[in-house]
Amino acid sequence: MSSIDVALICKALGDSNRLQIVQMLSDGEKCACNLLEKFEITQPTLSHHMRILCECGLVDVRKEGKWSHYSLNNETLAMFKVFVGSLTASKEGECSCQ
Amino acid sequence: MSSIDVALICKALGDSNRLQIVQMLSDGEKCACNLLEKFEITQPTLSHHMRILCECGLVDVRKEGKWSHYSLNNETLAMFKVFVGSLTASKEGECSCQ
DNA sequence: TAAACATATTGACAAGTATCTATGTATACA
DNA sequence: TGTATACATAGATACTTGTCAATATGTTTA
Repeated sequence: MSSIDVALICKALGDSNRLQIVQMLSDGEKCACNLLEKFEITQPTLSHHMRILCECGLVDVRKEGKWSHYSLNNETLAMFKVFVGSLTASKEGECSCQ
Repeated sequence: MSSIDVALICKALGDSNRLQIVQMLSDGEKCACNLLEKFEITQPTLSHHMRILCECGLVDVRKEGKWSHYSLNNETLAMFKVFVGSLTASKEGECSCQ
């Protein structure tokens, strides 16, 4: 059980194409060709985005013959949810400026 | 109740300084001078980061005399949590590649 | 084996960004 | 009124990034 780099995950999700890819993968495993047809980007650009999503640990690849099947990594996603869930907008702790 | 731009929020959180700022604000409201002393950045750089955090809706400013007090915006944070919480790593929905 | 297909890598480039110094603005206080 | 303080803005710069065309790699099939 490895740790996660939250900033790296957020950076990966900070591109709207990649965010949409993650939303699509939330629906289930998809192969690159399925993803590609949903976006107006070239195949190398998609490959670049998938690499960034994989490198931050959010996405897994399952290679099967010619195809690469991508899916969300449950462990990373769970840890990311815990992090986001831990943030609170409490108004406590007034700063010491006077 | 305004909507949120998740990619914009993620992009804001994709910088490690800003991510740490948000974690500090999760502890409660802080003024800029309090934040500044925790980082090895100049005051204009902090101002730049706070602007980005405010523009994505994640952070609010409360101006009081000379001081700017920053805090997390509860509404944006809640919606962001809902979004992240909605992501799942289900293995369903095999793609149609054969 | 050769051609077709799916994906990755390389190299280039325009656009964006994190940072700084310098300066501006607004408030508080002597 | 003048000076100090807190923060914002402007401009410059080095670095990063999203994108593409071209090409490479690996797999399947005829």
